[in-house]
Amino acid sequence: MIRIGDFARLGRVSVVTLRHYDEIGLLKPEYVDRTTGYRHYSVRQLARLNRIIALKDLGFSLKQIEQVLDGLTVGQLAGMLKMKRAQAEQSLASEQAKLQRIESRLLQIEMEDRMPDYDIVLKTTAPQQVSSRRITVPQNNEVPHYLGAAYEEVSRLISVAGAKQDGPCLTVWHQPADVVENEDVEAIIPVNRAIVGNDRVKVYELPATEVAAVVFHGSLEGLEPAHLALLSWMENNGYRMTGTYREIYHANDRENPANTVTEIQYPVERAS
Amino acid sequence: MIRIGDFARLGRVSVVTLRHYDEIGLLKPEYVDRTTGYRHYSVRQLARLNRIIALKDLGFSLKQIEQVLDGLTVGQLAGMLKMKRAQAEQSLASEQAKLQRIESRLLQIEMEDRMPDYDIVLKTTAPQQVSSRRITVPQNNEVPHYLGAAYEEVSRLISVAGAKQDGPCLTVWHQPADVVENEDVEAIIPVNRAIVGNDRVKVYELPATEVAAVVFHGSLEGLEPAHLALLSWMENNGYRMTGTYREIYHANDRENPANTVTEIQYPVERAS
DNA sequence: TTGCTCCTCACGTCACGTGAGGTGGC
DNA sequence: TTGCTCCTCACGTCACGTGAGGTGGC
Repeated sequence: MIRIGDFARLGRVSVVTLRHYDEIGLLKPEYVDRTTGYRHYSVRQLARLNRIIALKDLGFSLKQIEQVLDGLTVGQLAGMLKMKRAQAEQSLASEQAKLQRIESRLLQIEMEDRMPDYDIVLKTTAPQQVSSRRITVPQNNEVPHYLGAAYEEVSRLISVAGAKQDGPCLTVWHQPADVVENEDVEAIIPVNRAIVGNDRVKVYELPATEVAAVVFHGSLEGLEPAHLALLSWMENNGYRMTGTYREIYHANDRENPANTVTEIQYPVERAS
Repeated sequence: MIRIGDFARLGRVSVVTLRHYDEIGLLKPEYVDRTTGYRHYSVRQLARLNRIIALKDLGFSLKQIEQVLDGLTVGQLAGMLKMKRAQAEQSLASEQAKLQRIESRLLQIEMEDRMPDYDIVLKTTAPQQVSSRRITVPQNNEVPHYLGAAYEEVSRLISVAGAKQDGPCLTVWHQPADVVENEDVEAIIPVNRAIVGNDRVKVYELPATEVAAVVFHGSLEGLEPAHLALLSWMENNGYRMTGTYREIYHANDRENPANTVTEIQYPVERAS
């Protein structure tokens, strides 16, 4: 029988840890003095302590370790280990992605030698009921005019149907950002319930998508650097575009363009 | 100005998270109604929220993010990123090691089809003042006899010097475990203070070492499987031995060998 | 007797999640 | 008026670490 300090030294853990394991019932001292409360361990308990440490090193929680020690079958243990393996593979991958993000950010800072202007975030969009009008615009400078008319048409259908707009307008661009002729664009307004469309205005559900997104402040003419930032972020972090990109007009202020807030979303997936 | 729920949806975070960021001062709503307590955000604040999310994805704590946002120079930010990179590399390596340990354990279970008998743990031994006698034993079966005499000699020196034993005896084997002739072994007793040795009994400090250790219950004749378990663990987990191995005799019970507890420690380092 | 060890609370960590109980806004 | 949203506590999470204040053992 040895005292807690010696047992702690033996197992290379802290005394506090041993008291904690006692409290949760994971490793009870073999004998506790009733009057002093002193905990006494037997050297033989080192085996159990080592088993606990070994399982902890595999990523098990103390609760799971208790289950394992309280007699699991071999099959059950193997099952748990396979779960742990999957988890470890997961977190390995996410650590790798994180490292890549850090390096990409460092690269960005070193190249520009200043704080990056854009913060790209990965997120999953919520699915949404929308109505939209898809058009082709002959020339790039006509986009505002054509898009404005399209939005008005969609808006009219929504109010005629007695529904309501449910969130900011967005545009889906059905071709890469560098195409400037015969652009295929879709003017989209979220609606609060399913309404009936027609052959010009469609109504459907925009599905949830994983996107890389960036927020831009200012007049829409200055969007290009934000696109470039997204593209280089994707390249540096090993993502590739999986569909058409969107612009979401969160706030619009013609008088003070600095108050205009636009979000660009590129649907992405990991490239490797 | 939008309400907390809408802002949360915009940034794809929870309302609770936004309240938390308000509480710690990381992201204050632009306006709070005095009477109702309602928080109101401006869409422009989405940029700050996105910056927070992006930095969190790089592994920064909320406190660190606050520092970054409260105007760090580019150089300071680059420094923090380099620290984060080092940390990410570290945890990447440890995740890889963990995955390997899990797979090694799975392999062990599948091969033996039962609970593993031995739990190998990695630890660092504490440095320790010791006195020892190193001898050569002609034949394997004479080991107990020779070792016993050596321990007695060391023990005598300690008591003559007025010092005390400070921990269990251990043996260092100066050659691989499969050598059985002319074995070079060292009988070691920890002492509580530095004493003067002689040409037969040396006194020195056993340094701290990283070891892979296993605990064995039962008579010393049955130690071999424990050695084999250590060796295969090292192979499966990518470690290699860096010196001589030790046996530590934590408890000895001739009458009831099941109460005998012995620990084997192999000094190791990662092989890759 | 003097250190050293041990004891039991109680609180902190980190970034929120989860109720409970109550109110505001369309 | 009815849902839905928002509010503020208060407590939980996970595996301990860190004191505070007091006692036991050689």
